[in-house]
Amino acid sequence: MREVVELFQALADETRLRLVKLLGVAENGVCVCELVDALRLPQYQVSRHLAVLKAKGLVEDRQDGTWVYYRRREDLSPLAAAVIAAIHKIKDKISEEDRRRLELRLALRDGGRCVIGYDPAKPYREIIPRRAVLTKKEEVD
Amino acid sequence: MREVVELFQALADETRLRLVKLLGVAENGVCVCELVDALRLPQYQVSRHLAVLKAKGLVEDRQDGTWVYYRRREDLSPLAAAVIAAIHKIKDKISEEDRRRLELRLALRDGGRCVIGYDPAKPYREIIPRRAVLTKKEEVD
DNA sequence: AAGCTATATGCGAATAAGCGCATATAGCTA
DNA sequence: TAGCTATATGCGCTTATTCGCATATAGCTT
Repeated sequence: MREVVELFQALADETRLRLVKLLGVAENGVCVCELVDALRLPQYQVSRHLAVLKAKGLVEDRQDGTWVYYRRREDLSPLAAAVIAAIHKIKDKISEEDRRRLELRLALRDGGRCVIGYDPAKPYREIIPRRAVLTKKEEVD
Repeated sequence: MREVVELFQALADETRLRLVKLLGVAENGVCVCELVDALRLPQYQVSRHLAVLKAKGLVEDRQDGTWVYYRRREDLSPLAAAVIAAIHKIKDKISEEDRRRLELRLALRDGGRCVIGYDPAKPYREIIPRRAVLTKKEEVD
């Protein structure tokens, strides 16, 4: 019963709902900085909410160097699986835009891996498809 | 999106989950005092949590004199309907006992209507099947 | 080793949620 | 009308949640 309460507590927050919906997009996991850009929220908020989802057993993380990829757990309880499936069915404007931004961001990956971070100065980064990576590299030169 | 958050907020509480599960038992509605005895919680708590469920659009109430019957709303959103259906599938000890007590209590109805209240002195009433009504009436004589 | 960057987290402030007690409200009954 | 009873609610207290800021941690790069 406590686990059920915790499931709904985990989902009773708009940011976490947006995260859950985004994590349904890429099966192999999404990097934290990619989520930051998709949600346009400060990094610490994204990290914190991901930690809550992880603590409640909804997501798991995988580390690759300094980058951390989060993805939905496969071994969810039947209840959690059913609820999350139902969540994915609902359409709303915010999620659509999150998803659009995430896809732009995922297109910037190199070899399937995240290669750019986030912009600590701004709350979010404007994603310029196909150029950001080049820009980033040119800056280094 | 806000409605989705509110749905999960409404369900992120053990007492309200127990209420939701109990309201799946009797389609025609359950009286507040019956719920008090089934949950063994003080009346004001049951009223308060029912008010939350009502405010979030999960239940509706119908008044019959001083008695108020709550039941699940039929016009739930697809998400809410799916989530509640999933909730009803899970089995746990507390809900089993709640349900058992509720059924004992419902058996004390007269003509399908609730005829006894709750015991304000104790947190809950011990339900003695088939006797409580008689006892109550004898007290009146 | 030093510096840079991606992520996580400690902490205080602000906000919200739940509880207990008492009491209000409203409909019944005598 | 007066009193009784079923339900709802105002209020203060306690506890939990969220946020923002700053900083810590850890892995990479040079």
